Amino acid sequence: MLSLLEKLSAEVGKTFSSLGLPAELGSVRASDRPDLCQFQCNGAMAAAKQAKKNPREIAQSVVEALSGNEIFSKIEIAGPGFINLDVTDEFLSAHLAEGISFPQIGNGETVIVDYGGANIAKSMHVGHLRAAVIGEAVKRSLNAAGYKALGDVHMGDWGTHLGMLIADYVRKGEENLVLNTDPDNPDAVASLMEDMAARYPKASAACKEDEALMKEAQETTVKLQNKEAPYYPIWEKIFATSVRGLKKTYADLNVFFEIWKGEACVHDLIAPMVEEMKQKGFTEESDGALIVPLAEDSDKKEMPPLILYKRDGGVMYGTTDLATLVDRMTENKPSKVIYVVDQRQSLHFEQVFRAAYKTGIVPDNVELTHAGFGTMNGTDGKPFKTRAGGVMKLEDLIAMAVDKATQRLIDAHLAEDMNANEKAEVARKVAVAAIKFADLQNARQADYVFDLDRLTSFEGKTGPYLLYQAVRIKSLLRKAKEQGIHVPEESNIIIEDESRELALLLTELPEMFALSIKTYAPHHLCEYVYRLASSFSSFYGNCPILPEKDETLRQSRLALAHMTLAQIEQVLDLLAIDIPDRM
RNA sequence: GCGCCUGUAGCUCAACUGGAUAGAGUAUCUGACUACGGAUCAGAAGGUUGGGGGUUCGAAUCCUCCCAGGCGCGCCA
Repeated sequence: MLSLLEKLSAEVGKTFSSLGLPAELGSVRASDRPDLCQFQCNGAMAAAKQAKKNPREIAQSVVEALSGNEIFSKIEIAGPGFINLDVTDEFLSAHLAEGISFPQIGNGETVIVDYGGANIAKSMHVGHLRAAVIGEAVKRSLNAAGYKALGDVHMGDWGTHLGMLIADYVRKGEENLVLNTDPDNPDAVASLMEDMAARYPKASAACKEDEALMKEAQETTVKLQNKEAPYYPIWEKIFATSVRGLKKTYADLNVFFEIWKGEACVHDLIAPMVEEMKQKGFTEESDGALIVPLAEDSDKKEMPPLILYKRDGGVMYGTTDLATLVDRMTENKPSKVIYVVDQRQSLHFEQVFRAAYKTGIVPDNVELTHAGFGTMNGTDGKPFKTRAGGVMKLEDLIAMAVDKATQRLIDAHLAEDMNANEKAEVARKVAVAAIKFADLQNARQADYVFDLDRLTSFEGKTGPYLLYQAVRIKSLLRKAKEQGIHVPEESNIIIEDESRELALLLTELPEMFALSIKTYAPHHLCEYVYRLASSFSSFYGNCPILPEKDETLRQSRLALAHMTLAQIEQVLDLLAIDIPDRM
């Protein structure tokens, strides 16, 4: 099914071809000047540049050839050679009646989206928010586009930080705190998570001050990695418990992973992988470490090698990342792997990708992408810290927003007939929508300022605004049903002056979706769904729906409302934002 | 030192990858008909896109030089 812009581009493209010009130049886009026209084609100017002709002359011949085409109600030339177009209301209406759907870009290929990075035994903080919400949206979008996308949490579960923590338990004789925890008991999980979250920073600080403790932690790490008792059994319990804890926090944000693997589970793949790389001659010894040189003559900048084994025989996270790719290529056979990870890791991923291609771990036709995101800064422009100097826990942030949403429900007398469960659920949905939308609407690559007030704001361009518009349409449709008014799913929508803008906007979904897929940038979806909700709200404000006496018009307006709701629901589902029935 | 990123309205952010008069939200000011939910709607004001030079019909966007900030550069992850 073609989108509206594809249909128009095909039409104008044909005309370009008939004049001996490249059809691609007939590409039509939504107008930048809605006051002048609905759509524009800029190809005449590009054609003029190529052919060294006058752009207005080319535009003139295109316009002449196009005139008489009955889908356009206006065709004119403006400025240096813009071709401005309006479509007829009949054409727009017929197009809407076909239904609007997501373009199918994929063909069932497996794609892995790596967007977790949470560490076990540590509580999640606001720094994990961006990866989680962007990654989930990217994954859901890829699925909607026809790929089989799998989210991988890729936990940090095998490093020195666990050595420090486990050594601390053992030294204090408190390992039973861990060993006696039942991972199936949520209270026990919460209590151990809390203990570890408090214990780790102290243990880590102690190691930094005391060399003997650090040495002990490093030895513990080695013993752990050799799966020795009691270290490994303690680790297993920490792992099982942490997974429950992390799943809960991620679930609070509507984030779900298909693959719950970490660094530990590829540990056994490392030795054979390195052995093979050695035999194929990809490795070198350097200062006692085993490395893969990655520099190439064409490099403009310095490209450090990837270290497989450190001088002391330990592995680095580059090694683990390569082993993870080995695992993925054998287990999942993806056609793409997308890493939604902090932009600061870009050099690291460049190294890993080079090493993976060079050594043949990943064949050239598999695409490896680092979809990096910007750093989260405080309002002072520096990397975000709370007043206490630490980083705010994700759970605390959510709790604050939920409190505020609950208060709002009470203040506005909206919750009076809700039971406690419903009230809590609505408040949670509002809070999560606020946090996620505030984060997601920022361009992926740019740094952004962590502003608590903005993340928990419910008015203006926010998640709750979108929920509100959706809820209001739901309420409208409920009322219609109560009054015995039939709501047609796909009826003829009559284009009116008050609804034309909304109708045109509804046709843009495929392009906005494709753009957000192509660039792994969900903020385009945010922008679109906000414009849509806002346009509906404006329509709703100056055009009565249920009170309308003319039945045909009422049906048409209801159908438009229904279609708008459907799109808001679809897009918010991609962004993993839930809509309540009431709020 | 080398490399990457950022600089847009008081504040927080967009701008469909080179298009026309750079758009939103917020804060400020003004207004909204007992019509369907005021977490709303309509309007006003707010800009030399950090600065200079260049490329061209056309630049926030591309090139170049400055200025300011952030980040990364072999044994942490």
